[in-house]
Amino acid sequence: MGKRRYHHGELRGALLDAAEALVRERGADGWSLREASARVGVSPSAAYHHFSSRDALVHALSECVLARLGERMAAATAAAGRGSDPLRRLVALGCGYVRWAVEDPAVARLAFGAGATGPAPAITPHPHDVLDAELDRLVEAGTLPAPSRAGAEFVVWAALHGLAVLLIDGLVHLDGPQAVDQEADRVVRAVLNGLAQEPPPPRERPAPRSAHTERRAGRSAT
Amino acid sequence: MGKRRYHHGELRGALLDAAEALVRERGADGWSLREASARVGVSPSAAYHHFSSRDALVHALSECVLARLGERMAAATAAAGRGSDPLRRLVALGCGYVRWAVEDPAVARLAFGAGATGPAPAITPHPHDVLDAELDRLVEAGTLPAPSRAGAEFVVWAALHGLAVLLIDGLVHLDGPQAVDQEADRVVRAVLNGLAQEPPPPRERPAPRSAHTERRAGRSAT
DNA sequence: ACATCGATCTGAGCACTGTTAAGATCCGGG
DNA sequence: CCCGGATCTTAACAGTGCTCAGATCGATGT
Repeated sequence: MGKRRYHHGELRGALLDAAEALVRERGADGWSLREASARVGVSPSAAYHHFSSRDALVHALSECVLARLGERMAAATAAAGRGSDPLRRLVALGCGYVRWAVEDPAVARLAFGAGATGPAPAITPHPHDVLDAELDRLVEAGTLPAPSRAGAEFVVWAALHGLAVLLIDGLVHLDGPQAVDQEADRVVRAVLNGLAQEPPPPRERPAPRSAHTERRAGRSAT
Repeated sequence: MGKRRYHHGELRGALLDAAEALVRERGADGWSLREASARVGVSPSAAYHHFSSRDALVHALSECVLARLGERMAAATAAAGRGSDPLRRLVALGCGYVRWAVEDPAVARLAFGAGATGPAPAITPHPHDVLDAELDRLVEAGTLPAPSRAGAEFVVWAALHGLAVLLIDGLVHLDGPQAVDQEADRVVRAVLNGLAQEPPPPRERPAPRSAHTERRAGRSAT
């Protein structure tokens, strides 16, 4: 306990850590700003010099945590081998996504749920980008026909995200990480096979826009 | 205002209605039990004679609302025509699912998020069952090979749920209901095509279990 | 060396929340 | 007619997010 100084010095980060620990212990909503402050050893109102509201804390935490998800996805694809079958790489990415969520359900729930409000934050590497790059490899390798590439990210993302959310919300149950991997594998392969055999779109699709890519738009034509 | 009696008589239902209205107005979490009670014209503690906690209210509301989702899915498939192409029916079901969510995002978020804790409630018709029945039709019609039928519900469900959640959480944006329909259409067709061209599983898959079907298990072998 | 300034943190306090306990009120059955 | 039990009320408790006036401190300029 020795050196408790008046000025904490690292309060912002310490609050984020404490909040994350509390989320892990008691669920995405089972904690209070006061509790996090107390755990850091600081008065409740001190937090308001670093976050404008509890919600701001939650959003900041969400950013950190989503960045880790992006790293995890990138690491999973990298571990699958650089030159190997790009489909295998995508499967690895999918397993990484879903397992990340299942291993820390409360944190994942907070991270996913906080995306709703406010401007899309700058997260690096952004999960969306990692997925995007991997899909580009797939069309490059000829596994995914170019006409089906547009918006394919959203189809794959939806399937993965759905599986993750169903699992962390307890709507579907799977025993053990390898069962999770197996299900993620099946989902990714099914979606990708289906996209590959899609008839070419009759006319231009109305493109979905992700909150992330929207942030850096501006010069692209409407 | 006339007949304000001491005993409300219909308080449980009235509270559910008030809560749903509040959710619609102010978001899934932007309301309090006290507020719902006040809106009904009743003291805060009166609610505790009908719901053991605020959480119980939320779960009960979630049940009502999920039952409406089930009805909507059933209605959508029915509207697609009884004898028509079962794939078209499934697409209609998927559009129903996703559009139900986007049309009332806050209510949908509450309904989906409340599934986590407690025993799976008895909902009729349960969305899971409606989807299940439709997939059976697909294998019956030969569109989906029988070996791929096992667990296919979870793959389709994941894709639909993921799209719905991405939309209601604002992570993906689509303009207008027909863009939503089109995306749901694409997702359903992709997943189903992919499942249809799946190689037969080398050995038995570890079956996922939904919280709903689990409720009525018991006599099936472990 | 020293005053001072701005950033950082404290303490008290407000309006509000979920929840409980003890009492008022009313409906239906003896 | 009266009374039991269901239904609702009032009062209160601890805990919440948040604000604001002041205390404390590290760094800066002279």
